[in-house]
Amino acid sequence: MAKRPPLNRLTRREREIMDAIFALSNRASADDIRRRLVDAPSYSAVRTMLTRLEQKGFVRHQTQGNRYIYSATVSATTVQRAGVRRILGVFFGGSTRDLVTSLLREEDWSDEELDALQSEIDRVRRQRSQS
Amino acid sequence: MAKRPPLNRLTRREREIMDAIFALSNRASADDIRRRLVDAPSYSAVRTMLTRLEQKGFVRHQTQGNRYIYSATVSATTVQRAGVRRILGVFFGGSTRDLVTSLLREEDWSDEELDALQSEIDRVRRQRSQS
DNA sequence: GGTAAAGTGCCACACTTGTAGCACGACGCC
DNA sequence: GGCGTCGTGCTACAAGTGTGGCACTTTACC
Repeated sequence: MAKRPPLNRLTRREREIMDAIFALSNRASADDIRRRLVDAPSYSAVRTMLTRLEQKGFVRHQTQGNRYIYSATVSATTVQRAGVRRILGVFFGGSTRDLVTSLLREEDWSDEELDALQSEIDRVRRQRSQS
Repeated sequence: MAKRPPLNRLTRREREIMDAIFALSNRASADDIRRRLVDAPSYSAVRTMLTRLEQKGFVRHQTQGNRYIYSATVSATTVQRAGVRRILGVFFGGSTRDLVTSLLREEDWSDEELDALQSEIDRVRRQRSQS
């Protein structure tokens, strides 16, 4: 497989476009993407970016009818993890626990959500004691 | 207050530098920062970036002895929130709960951490029932 | 007082980005 | 068949980025 530059090498716009693609379930036409961009540039501009992203290997396309449907070559999970990890490293000294705690404090949680979380914790506990 | 371009307008390097400053407790000399950068550029390059960041209003400096100590003008919390929010929006459809759940599943949690989390949940619950 | 080290200011420059414009092919339809 | 519309390919270009180099200050030390 061809060597691809690391994810964080992406430009602002490029990143925005990748984000859009992911948010669009990894299947998006140039126009879908354009519509999702804040301060959207011309259609033409978006296509250029997409071509560049494709050259760099971050995106591939397949034709559907007469148009291109783009999707990312990196899995959303990979990028997502990288993102979380960055925030974790920079702002929480790498401590997942601190991140979660901060999320608990700063966001509004409904009782149901708290319950769900609770049972998720239990689930993790159980699952571990088995292995 | 002068209008400042939004955070996501930062360049890769600029972002890396901001990250470094934050990770250095918001007090860093050019050389501190340089040392923290992966694939570190020349000292000179770092200074140029810092000057630009200062012009854009993202950092300020104060002299200490004969050198500049830089710090961010945006609070770490603000940037951190923006980051979390982005990941949240792109990958978790905005659901904090899904993010936390995924963190619970994918990371390794010690029993102590789980306990701590549990009591944090309880704390949130109590605090809410009071207000 | 000389000189080395550390730090800054300023400038130049190539490469990358962000954007637009124009020409061309395919499809639908009156 | 002629004509709009949608979508693509290609090209151009200004602005922004990332980087290095050189000259000048200040401080420390012999």
